[in-house]
Amino acid sequence: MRRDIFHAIADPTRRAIIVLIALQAMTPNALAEHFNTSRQAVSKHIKILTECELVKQEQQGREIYYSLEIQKMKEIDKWIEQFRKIWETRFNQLDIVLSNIKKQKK
Amino acid sequence: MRRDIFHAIADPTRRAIIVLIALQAMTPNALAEHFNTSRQAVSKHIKILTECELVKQEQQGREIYYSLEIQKMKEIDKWIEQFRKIWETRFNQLDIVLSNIKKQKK
DNA sequence: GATTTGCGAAACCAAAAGGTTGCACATATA
DNA sequence: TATATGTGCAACCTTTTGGTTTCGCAAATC
Repeated sequence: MRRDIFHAIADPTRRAIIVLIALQAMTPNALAEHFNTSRQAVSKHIKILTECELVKQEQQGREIYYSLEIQKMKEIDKWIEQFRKIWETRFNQLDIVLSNIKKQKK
Repeated sequence: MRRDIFHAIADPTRRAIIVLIALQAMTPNALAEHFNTSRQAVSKHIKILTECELVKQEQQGREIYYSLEIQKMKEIDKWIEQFRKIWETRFNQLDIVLSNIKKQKK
């Protein structure tokens, strides 16, 4: 079983769950209402997110409120960082090219 | 078949391919040497990346050089953006709290 | 012209994914 | 106490995934 954050965000339902609980803690039942699936299916997704340490839970009576461990999302950002460096560099190079064209026109 | 960029980066081998061809164009054979799989398996991954418009190819004789369509990576960055806003806001709020503590000490 | 090399596509396979239903258990409510 | 509600877990099923082997074709090399 691959259980990393990239696997976690691969599924569209899980991405939607992540977005929802990023704003406020929610119960599995409340989450399930947003999708065309059963509560159990949502529970399975939450289990995967938990295994990736992407969610924290708070029990209130018989209800369990899940919310996003937002710090964990930085891991994706960290991976993207290497590409951001590349596209920013290329943009700057384009900038230099355009600047040179401008100079030649003068 | 789900064929979006999040699905593309879910697999660790595909992520490694993406990193490799981000720096320089490579042939399937050259890529396969980096992994413990066959060239055909790499070809399958490239096919998926192509369907996600993540790679461009350039034929040179009988060899095909694949390279990363780096602009496409921005789509992930765009999705992360909403979370970046949250964690930056929370950091600023912490900043305010710390600032207030400092003031009270004075 | 014959052979080697690089490639994609197809057929096949075991494992994983993502869903369902049914259940057990704890907590709230009548 | 009896019933309703919220939850996780297990069993099950179909589809997808990621790999393999085999093949055909085009380009390079002999």
